[in-house]
Amino acid sequence: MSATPAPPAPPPVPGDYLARLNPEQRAAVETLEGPLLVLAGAGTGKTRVLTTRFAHILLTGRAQPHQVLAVTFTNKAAREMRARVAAIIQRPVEGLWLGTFHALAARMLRRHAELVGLRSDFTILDPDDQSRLLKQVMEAAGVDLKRWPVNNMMGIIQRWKDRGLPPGRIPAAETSDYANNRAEALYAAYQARLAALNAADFGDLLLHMTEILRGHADVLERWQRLFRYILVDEYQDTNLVQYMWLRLLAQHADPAQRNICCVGDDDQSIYSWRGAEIENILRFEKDFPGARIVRLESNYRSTRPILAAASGLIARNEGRLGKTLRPGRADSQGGEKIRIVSLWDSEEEARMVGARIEAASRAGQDLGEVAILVRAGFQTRAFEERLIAIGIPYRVFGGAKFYERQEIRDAVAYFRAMVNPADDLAFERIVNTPKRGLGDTAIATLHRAAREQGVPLAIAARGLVGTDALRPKPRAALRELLEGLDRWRAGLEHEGHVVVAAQLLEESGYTAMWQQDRSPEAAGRLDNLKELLRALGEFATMAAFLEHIALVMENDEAAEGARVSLMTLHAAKGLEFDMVFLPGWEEGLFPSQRSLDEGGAKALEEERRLAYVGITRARRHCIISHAANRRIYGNWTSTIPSRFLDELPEAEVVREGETRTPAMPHSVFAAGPLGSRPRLIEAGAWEVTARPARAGALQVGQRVFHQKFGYGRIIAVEDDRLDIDFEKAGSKRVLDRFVEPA
DNA sequence: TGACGTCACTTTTTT
DNA sequence: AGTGACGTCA
Repeated sequence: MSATPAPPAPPPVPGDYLARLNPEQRAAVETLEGPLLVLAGAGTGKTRVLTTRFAHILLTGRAQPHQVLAVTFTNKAAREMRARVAAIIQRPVEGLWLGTFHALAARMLRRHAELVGLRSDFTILDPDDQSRLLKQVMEAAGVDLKRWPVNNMMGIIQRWKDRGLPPGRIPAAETSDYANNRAEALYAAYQARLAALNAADFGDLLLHMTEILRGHADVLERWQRLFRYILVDEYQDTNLVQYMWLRLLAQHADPAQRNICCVGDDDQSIYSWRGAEIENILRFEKDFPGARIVRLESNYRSTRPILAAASGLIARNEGRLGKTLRPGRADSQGGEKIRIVSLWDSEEEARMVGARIEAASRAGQDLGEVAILVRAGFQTRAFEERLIAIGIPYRVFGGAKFYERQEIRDAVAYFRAMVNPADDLAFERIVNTPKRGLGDTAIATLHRAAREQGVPLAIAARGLVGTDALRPKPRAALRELLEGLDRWRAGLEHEGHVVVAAQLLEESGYTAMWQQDRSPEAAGRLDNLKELLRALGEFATMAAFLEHIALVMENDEAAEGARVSLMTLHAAKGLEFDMVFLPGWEEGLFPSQRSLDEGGAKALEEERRLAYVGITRARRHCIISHAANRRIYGNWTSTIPSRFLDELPEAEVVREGETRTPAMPHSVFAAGPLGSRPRLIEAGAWEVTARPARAGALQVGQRVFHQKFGYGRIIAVEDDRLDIDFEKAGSKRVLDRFVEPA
């Protein structure tokens, strides 16, 4: 992975860390009193300023480590800041209030949980749990889930939470258009269920904490006094509730103590669809009277043409705070122009990108410094196939996360059910996993008993096994599970949590379930379970692990070897690469039609910021492309080049390939059935020979190669479909045209 | 309980 | 086109 490289360890001389800053960075670090907004353009040393400022506060003795609140959006950013602060002050830093908004809010909330009807050991639900719970609530309310899908309601609730709105304070105009005016009631019911389960969802962490700070002056004052300095990263991405939380904490009674420093870039605000409000950063001076603003405009990352092109593009946006990126690198004056390449279709585009990467690689380019950044996830596929075909190693970022995998979620549910007998969602997940003969009838009986007695499922189950409400077999199975949970819970008292966890997975039959499973994924799942136990060992207690797991859903993929990075533009924010490909610059795709439909002019500006983020990821080479034809939902559609292409300053770009726009006469296209792929008569610049026709039919037993799954042997042939046992990927059914004889 | 057919969906997703 | 969610059947 190609994150900003960590700087070399700083020399131990106090004060020397300041000497390594440019004047604007230094101003951002040394302006310690009062509110400060640091407008940090892409590649201007934002992280360095943030970490140096933190270290400076500590080294000058203005505050103890625990008196600084430092907030980030991602765990990665928090980790990095922690490491770099430690490196500057030359000792490990303990007791810091440094973390993500959610982690910090959770930590605070555990101290005041009772004020919002929770216990301090409340569970944090992940999105899957949230949506299962809301579904139950909506079903209980008799909502027609076909007309009013759970996920829509989930989105509505989340947006309310993002804006700091608890049930009861929803503006009337917003409640009428959903589920016959029941949206707010469903929200209230969902919150009640959460409270009953002693649980909070992600949004609650900040919502509850903000409510507490608003309603309890004594609590608020304690926190305000504790935090002498507040540091906020990526301020342009804060939503309303995060803003309220920060503002409450920063409104110290003594105006001279309102030391909040927010770092961000309004030009890189790309998360409005998640509730981020760019207005937060635009309004900073009004919100915090007497605020000072420091602009970081010296860019140390990219060449001059890249900066000029990005600047020219973003200048089209209105309502910017405004800043200009200046080349700050000694060698940045030269540099090649941005390339705009026009292609015939998405496959040719993939070939073009593949061919250039191949050539660059042969010329010595480190593939770990090459990235393909797309607007939408589905675009990665064409590139994957091409890179496989030509043998270029790559990684796709942002796939299924480790902690989202089924086996991991099951195991974690077991842990939760063990630790917290009131965790109905966890209990429900594992009660019949592996199958123990507890079918719908048994589960329904269980639910009924729990509801009648007003107790959690696990408690109700305890009572049920003493009666004949269940048939003998399910009753015995349930009893065994309950005894197991009790036994494992007791085990935690005197044995290591890793040992107990391993026991649990064995004795519950969960491991056995996958051992007996003959699907190709089973082996990988067993490996993942082992990995989970290893990860568990890194935490002192099971409770600490569970806290981590809810808030830190990250990819466990380690960066190994030099690979091309394939990811969305969103995922690329904060990263940088020598060579960046930006494919798919076509109207409808980028800017995304859906964005425009839903968000109008504001959405277009956000798409433009996304383009700006994309270009500014590149240090030296930036290759933008568009295809005249693209397959969308199965049919081929002709496209129009993105308006952003025309917005790039002409002096900074070089165009390659025929400019194929809809103005091109249709006579050069071969006619085909409607929706079939148009064929180009004149071969395009990057047209390469098609795969040679296969000689003879594929036969059972034959060894073949598949672009995605590698080598395997054919088990069965059925028309054009083949069942193949792949050496790496297990057995799969694939179309014959994707394989070739090995 | 699992296998199969039908249907709708398809942008981005830091926690 | 490809996928995943849901309902129905044996």
